[in-house]
Amino acid sequence: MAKRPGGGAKKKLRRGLWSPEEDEKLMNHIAKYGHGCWSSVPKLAGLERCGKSCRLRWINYLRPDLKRGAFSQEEEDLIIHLHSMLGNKWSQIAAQLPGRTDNEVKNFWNSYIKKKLRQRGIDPATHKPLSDSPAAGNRTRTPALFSDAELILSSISAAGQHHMPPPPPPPLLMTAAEESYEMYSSEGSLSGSGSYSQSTLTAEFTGGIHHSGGGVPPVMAVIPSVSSSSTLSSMAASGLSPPSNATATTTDHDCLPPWLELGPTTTGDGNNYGAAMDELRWSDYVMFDGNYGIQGQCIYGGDSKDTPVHFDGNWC
DNA sequence: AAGAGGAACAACCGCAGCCTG
DNA sequence: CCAGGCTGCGGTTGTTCCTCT
Repeated sequence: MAKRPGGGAKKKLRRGLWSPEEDEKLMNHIAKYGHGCWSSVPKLAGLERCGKSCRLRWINYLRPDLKRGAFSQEEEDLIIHLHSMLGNKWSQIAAQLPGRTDNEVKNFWNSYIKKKLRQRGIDPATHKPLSDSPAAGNRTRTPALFSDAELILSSISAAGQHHMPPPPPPPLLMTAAEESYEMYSSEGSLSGSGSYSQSTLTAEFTGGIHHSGGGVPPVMAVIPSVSSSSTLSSMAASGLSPPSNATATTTDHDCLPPWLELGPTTTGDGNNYGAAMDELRWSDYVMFDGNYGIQGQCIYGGDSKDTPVHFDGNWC
């Protein structure tokens, strides 16, 4: 494929650190219009950056749902566990860590965990004792030790024994593609069998959820993967959750599915979410409780974290 | 107080894959 | 089927901050 050095821009594009003004421009633009096609974002937002740079800045830094701050011990353990299965699939690892980006996880691995594992005499590339890794010096890329299907099935079987305190609950991959969906059980154990189809990129899970917490049913959620910025687009494409009132017409934001049109959106009980549902990370904001109730959170305000929002069947 | 070195974080680069005309 | 555009991902580099001497 032909490369476009420097994006092939006629105009000199800015590089390096983002200024607060640039951040504000990008935030305002995305809040108003969504990102649509990243290549058009800098032009529309009045930024002298390439679309790629804008996308990265948004995903890694400006996204309102990012969890900033140090990694917890649970997150660290989960990263190590996932890395042992997935290798350097940072985006897939980050997808299991709500609020974390692949870049963040990657940096954390390279700057901290790698070192820590070496100190413990463990080869971070193979997760085996250093003495057992004769070719460790030659290894340049960490291989995935399990196939996607194996990972999914092993995750399903292992989830019930994982000692992650809720939240975050142990993730279970329900489909294996760049758009994965997860089933969470906040308490108790989960058992059953999974099937996986590489061709259709879906996995089926059959079995029971057994919770030991008394009469209260386990909180469950089927949620899209975290890291992908096209999660909702793919949901629309796969027909998972289109709004009942969505129109099929194309919009000016031609890369957005029609039902991601930003603007006043009202739920059944009158809550107006307004714009910017685009990058909603469902794992942070949506919890189904079996009664179609949702605990919602204002994604931009951040001041209504515990405000319950009831889902009445109309997709918002 | 100043400089060196290391750690942590942010951003860029280049490749691969998907999509569309 | 093919070429080109776009996006996503992983590796790498650059910058800033912190600690130590």
